[in-house]
Parts: sequence; C-alpha cells; structure tokens
Amino acid sequence: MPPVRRSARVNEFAKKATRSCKSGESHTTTALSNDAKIYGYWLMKAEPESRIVKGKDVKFSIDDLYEMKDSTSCWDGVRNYEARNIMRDKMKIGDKVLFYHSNCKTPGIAGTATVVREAYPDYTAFDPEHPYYDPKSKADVPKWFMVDVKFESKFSNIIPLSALKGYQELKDMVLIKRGRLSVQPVKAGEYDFILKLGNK
DNA sequence: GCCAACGTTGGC
DNA sequence: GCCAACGTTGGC
Repeated sequence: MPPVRRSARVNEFAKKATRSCKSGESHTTTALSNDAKIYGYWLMKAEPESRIVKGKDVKFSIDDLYEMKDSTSCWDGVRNYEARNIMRDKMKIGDKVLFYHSNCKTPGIAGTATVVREAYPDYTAFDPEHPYYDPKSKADVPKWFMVDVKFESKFSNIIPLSALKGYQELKDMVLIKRGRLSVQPVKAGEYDFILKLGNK
C-alpha cells in the first residue's frame, strides 16, 4: 500500500464518515515539549497521476487539494510507521507543508499547504471497500492517523526533484537522502530556500 | 530478536 | 515497465 494520501473523489464519502466518527480527538499528545518545536516544516507526498487501487483512483495533486471544499483535505492513506508518527506526534496546526508530487512524469514540489487539524484516526483503514483498508486497524484501537491540510500556494512552476538535487543548500534534505519516506521533516532554511525557488 | 523472504516505493 | 532501495513480515 502506498504511504500517500488517496484521491479527492474517494475523500468525499470519507468526509461523510468522519462526521459520525466519534474518535476524532481520542489520542493524546504527551511528552513532546522537548522536541515539538524543532520542526514546523514538513514535506508530504501525493500521487498526482491516476492510479487505480481496488477500483478507485488514488490520484491527488496540488490542484485537487485546491478544489476541495475550503481547499482542505484529510491526508489519509499513510501506511508507514515513521510517517504516521510524524503526523500523530509532531504536526501542529499552523505548520507549513511542502506538497510533493511523486510517482509521476515530473516528480517535484508543486506548492505549499498548512496544517489545519492535528492528528486523528485515519478511518479509511476501517472500510473494507476502501483502497487503504487495513484490517489490523480497528476503530477502538486505531493504527493509522492523519492530519488535515489546507492549500496555501501553487508554485508557478513545479520544482523538479532533479533540480532540487542540484542545490548545495538542499543536499541534506530528507527527500534526497531517504527517498521513500512519504511524510518527512524539512529544515526552516530548506523551506525558505524552496519557497524562493517556487516563487521565481 | 534475528534476518531471509517478500512486498512496495518511486525515480528513471 | 524495470528494478534498486528499503520497509515489513513471520519463521525460527
């Protein structure tokens, strides 16, 4: 299962589900005072090109985010522990997110978003019909979590991964050193540098 | 708790 | 569509 969020279309019925999902704030954030402030910047990957999983299209691009109601979406479908832990334990309202397009013709950073809701259970894991169903995650003991993000900006031109790799300033980016992590920390300096590239 | 086998990610 | 890198699973 890809550790990226799934489609906007599937998201519509998922949203209905969330209203009846009582477990929204059930997890507690604890013992984070030492490192919670280290990162306020993240990078999250989504697949902007169509890919069918269990009969449903899991594509989700920066444009798809923009087109959501309030330009806001849950970031479901992450099925990797490290990425989950970041969402569950670290991401806070107001944090900045680089929106990355992966597994596509031109992989790269497409724009920015902000965190508008902190971690709550990824209920898509509970639905056997859903592309990201996980029978090991139960509503009373959720295994997977997600946050909500809101569109902030679309770069005039996507910054391709190939270009990012060329900058000395970005040589230590998690994106470059650890290609497969789908939710990852970004340093403030990296974020600022990328914003300037994106707005050129 | 090691680690081989397996499955997925994601650039190319 | 290939396949290297790497995360997860499960036998022992």
